[in-house]
Amino acid sequence: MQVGMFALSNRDDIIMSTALNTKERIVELGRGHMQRIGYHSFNYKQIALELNIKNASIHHYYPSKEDLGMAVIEKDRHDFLDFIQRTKKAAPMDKLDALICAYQEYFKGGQKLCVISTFSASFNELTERMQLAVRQYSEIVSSWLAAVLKEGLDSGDLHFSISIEEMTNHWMATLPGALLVGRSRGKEYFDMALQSLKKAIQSS
Amino acid sequence: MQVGMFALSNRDDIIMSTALNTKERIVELGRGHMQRIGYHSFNYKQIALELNIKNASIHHYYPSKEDLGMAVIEKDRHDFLDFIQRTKKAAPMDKLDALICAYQEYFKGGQKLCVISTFSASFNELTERMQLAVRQYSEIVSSWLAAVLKEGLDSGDLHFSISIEEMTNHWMATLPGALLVGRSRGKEYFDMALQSLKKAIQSS
DNA sequence: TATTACCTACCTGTATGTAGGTAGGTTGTT
DNA sequence: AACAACCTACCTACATACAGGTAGGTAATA
Repeated sequence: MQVGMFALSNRDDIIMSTALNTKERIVELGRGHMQRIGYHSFNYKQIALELNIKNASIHHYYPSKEDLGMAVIEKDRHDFLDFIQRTKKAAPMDKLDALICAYQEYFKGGQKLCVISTFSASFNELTERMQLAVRQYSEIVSSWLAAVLKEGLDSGDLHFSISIEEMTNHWMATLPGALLVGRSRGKEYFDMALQSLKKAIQSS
Repeated sequence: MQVGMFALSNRDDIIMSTALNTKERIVELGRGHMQRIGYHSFNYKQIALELNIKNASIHHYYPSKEDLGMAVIEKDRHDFLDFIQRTKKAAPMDKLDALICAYQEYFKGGQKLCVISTFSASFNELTERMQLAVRQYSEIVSSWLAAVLKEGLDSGDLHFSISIEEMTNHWMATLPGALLVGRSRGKEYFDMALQSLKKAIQSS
């Protein structure tokens, strides 16, 4: 069962009751914590307590924090690729709705940031290897977004006058921006930012 | 001389050569570091080295890290209020240009985030006192933005069809979002996001 | 003389990470 | 079937480092 960004459920209690093994649980819990408090602030102790194992045991699965960070990025990228597959046959608008829905789940589940913006927030402190992984994951998301926008524009499902590249970039900036704003200004403003994204592809 | 977000210069070498006293320098340097690497990752040692004083001496001015964090928020808010005063008589579009210019300086000066998003990124780890300060500062910025947008709409300098509140929120989310995206995707995409903000108030 | 602006030296907590061990299961060999 | 060799999934205990913070002192200045 998937539990992260583009997965079927975000509830931690569901994670714990399924057949996930320890290694998988560590990534899942780690991802959640990182999204809530940031990569740097996150620490092994929290996970160790939740899984009822010792701090050192986490090193058995992920020798260094960087390894765990990389695993989180890879897992999330993998989940996103799954998301692409699952929504393959949906209409463009439904795909974008599903994306927005994922972001709403983040906010509900403890004012999380998405994984990309979580690591972007700590970008200047990441190793080159991690920065590269974030960059590559970022490109996957934007490529998909651009393709969906083009599909919708061509089919007449979506309407906007600026270029596809510009609209892609607009979404790429506003989605994480909305999560950030939601933290300080509240859900109301988070929702409004997402609504304006939908409006931008339905008129003008 | 002001050196932060809405100040006249962002260059650290200028900070050091002016008549700023140690206490002021600590906030300035602290703000820069926090914007580059985040509040939690930031530490006293970096500043102590740069100012050629000992770690403990920083506690003389700011007894706790929270005090320094608060001072950074207050300083930035103060600089923003100054910015409002300085641009009071400018045309709406020029005010917004000046705001965008400030964000471009952030990006140039080490891929900084703005202070509000810096602390929003660590929001769930801040004390209530700090969260409140961020929230209040955030409201000042959005109120100003809304007023400028209204002014421009009424005078005919700006053109957009969505509500002022929506446009304000759009800017509030996209400005920090652009900085975040710029880190992983590069300056090109950062600039594009800012350009699209300007387009949004000139047409439609 | 009081205050400011530092300093040295140290304490405490905590985070990542390592060394080495063990219980129990699996696999391969005779 | 018996046994050796090895693996998995943890454990205890410790090493290291570095962070924030404190106590108490000193030298210069107002």
